[in-house]
Amino acid sequence: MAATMKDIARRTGLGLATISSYFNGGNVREKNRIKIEEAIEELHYEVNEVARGLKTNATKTVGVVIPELNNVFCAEIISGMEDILRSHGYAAIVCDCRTDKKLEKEAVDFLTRKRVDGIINMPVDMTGAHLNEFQKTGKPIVLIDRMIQGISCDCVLVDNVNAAEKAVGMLVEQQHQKIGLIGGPDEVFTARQRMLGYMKALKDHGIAVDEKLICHGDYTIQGGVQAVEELVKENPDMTAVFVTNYEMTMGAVIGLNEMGVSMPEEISLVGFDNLPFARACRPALTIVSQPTEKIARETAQIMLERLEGREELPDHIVRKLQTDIFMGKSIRRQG
Amino acid sequence: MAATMKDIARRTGLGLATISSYFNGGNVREKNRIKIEEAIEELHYEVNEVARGLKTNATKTVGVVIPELNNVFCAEIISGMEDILRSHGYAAIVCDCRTDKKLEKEAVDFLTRKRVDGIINMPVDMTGAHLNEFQKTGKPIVLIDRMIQGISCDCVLVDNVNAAEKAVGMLVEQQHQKIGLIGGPDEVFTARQRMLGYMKALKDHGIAVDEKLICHGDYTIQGGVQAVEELVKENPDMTAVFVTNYEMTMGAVIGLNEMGVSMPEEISLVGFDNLPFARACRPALTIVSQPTEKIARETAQIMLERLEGREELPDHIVRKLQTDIFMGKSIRRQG
DNA sequence: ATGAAAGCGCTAACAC
DNA sequence: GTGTTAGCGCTTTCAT
Repeated sequence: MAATMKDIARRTGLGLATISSYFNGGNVREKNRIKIEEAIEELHYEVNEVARGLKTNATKTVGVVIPELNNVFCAEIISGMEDILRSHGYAAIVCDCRTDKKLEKEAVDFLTRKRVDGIINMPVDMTGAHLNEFQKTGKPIVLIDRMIQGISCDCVLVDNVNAAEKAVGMLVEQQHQKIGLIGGPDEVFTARQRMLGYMKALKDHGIAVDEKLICHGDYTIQGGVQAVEELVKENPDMTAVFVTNYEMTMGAVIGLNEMGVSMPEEISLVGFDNLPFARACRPALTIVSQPTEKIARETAQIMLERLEGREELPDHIVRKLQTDIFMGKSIRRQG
Repeated sequence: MAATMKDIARRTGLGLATISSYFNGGNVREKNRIKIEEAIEELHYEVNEVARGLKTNATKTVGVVIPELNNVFCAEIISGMEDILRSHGYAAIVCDCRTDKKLEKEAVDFLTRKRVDGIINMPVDMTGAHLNEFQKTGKPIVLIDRMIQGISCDCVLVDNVNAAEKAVGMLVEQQHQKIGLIGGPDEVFTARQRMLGYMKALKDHGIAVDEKLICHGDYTIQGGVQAVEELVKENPDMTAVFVTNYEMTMGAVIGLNEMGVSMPEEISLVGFDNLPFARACRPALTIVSQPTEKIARETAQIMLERLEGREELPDHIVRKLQTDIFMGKSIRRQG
């Protein structure tokens, strides 16, 4: 068995309180400090965070619930957050819910039992029932990327309407008129926002929205492959496509490749996320680039402030970040 | 505050032991079972795993220490493992140590304090000092992908020598002689194995190993870009390259793209990992494909067996998995 | 089948 | 500054 504070007390002849005080930054006489440190060394003592957590009612652990770890956007954000959280002494329990509403609820309940101090969640859809019970504990929730109806809590978003608007705007400027959209699932917040931006850009330039040019993918690679094949087949006059997440962008590129449709000669393309991938494509892809690092940082910081911070925080913080465009060579000037 | 078992005891008029027994699959009189379940419902009771963990000396939590979450190979494996572990009631605390030996040690100590029941680790290098203290607890360690000197524990590996041999063999069969290698850091186990396979393939075909054709990258995208630029510049007679991980493969493709070197006309390429990326490239890449899903499954299963299983397990289990080759069009027949 | 009580390792009053 | 002690929420003997 591992050594306990009792062992240290016995070995040093000191009381438990002194040892505890040593670990919690209290004042301990120089002499005793040395004795304690010797004992720690010899016994290989490590604080038992479980016991501490039971007593203090704080586990120094936050739960992270995401739709798909195996998704570069998510992975980058988690990687960034975990770094910051751990450097503040917090562990991150990651739960990948496979874009499954039921698994998402189970994950939150699981984390509730584990008594995490807070939950960071990129929700599967726009409903928030899975968080209701946890919210009753009064512990903080920070949402990433997607707002939720009926849950009021902190939230770090990306300005997706604007992102899509800029992307489609660029295509229009190059004289494209028949622009396909490979959108995401209708129940996903970001998907709706990006679609909104697409429509707005068209309308602002006096181009009619054509339902036949809109395809709802499922944010997966295979979904992107299918979507682009469908769009190309159904719309011989289509000259450009806007793809609204990374996995589908990759899928669209695969689809064009395998159909032998040349880019940008036959189809121009604007994709989403993952700069290295865009650079690796031939020709390099023009893409919307999301500030994953910043999202990670903001999210972790808000969580830490709720956990450790002064109370003078607003009821719920909403942060909205802007995207960038990386200019590749996947857009051809039309006409 | 959340409800406790005491609250349920009070509400049902039963003793603590009965409630506990209910939760642990003991026999409880039908009548009482119903009363308990009603109370749970009304009080929104959820077991406090922290308290349980303190008592049972088992947190139902495993630590996962990896060099880089932001690396598709790692992300896929974690995603698969986490799924299995959670379905068995285990949480996964993920620690990304940024390929930093010091951070890796800190992560393990951190997890020790958190009293995780076991650690899964993809080690940064071939030394294992960071695990020594944890191993003294007698709790299980499962290593992924990389063996370690001086630590004897379970281990799930990929046959990297064979993988590299097959890859280079294919190039030789297409009459390539001047084959560059973009290898990994010398202190990384897999990197050495893949280099070994490269050399073995050359030797077996009577081709001399040329130091100038070997480049040690750092397993990052940018490293791949630099490596390929260097190789191409230094070796005008080089006709093919073998790249030994996904990030560098992407980097090599970017490098060739940006230098305007055509593939496979000027340079043939065999890459590593990530089938979708290989398909998205133009032309599609021929790559070595690792069985990430299987690695995840094997690792999680070994860990679970150590945690829950019968004692009749061998001292340390070593599993070695084979790779596949995905045939793209990035190899040109030479001569 | 159920209840009473001890104790897991720690923190935080409180007393000195 | 340091020691004593109660108790966080649970499991687990040991009686009954």
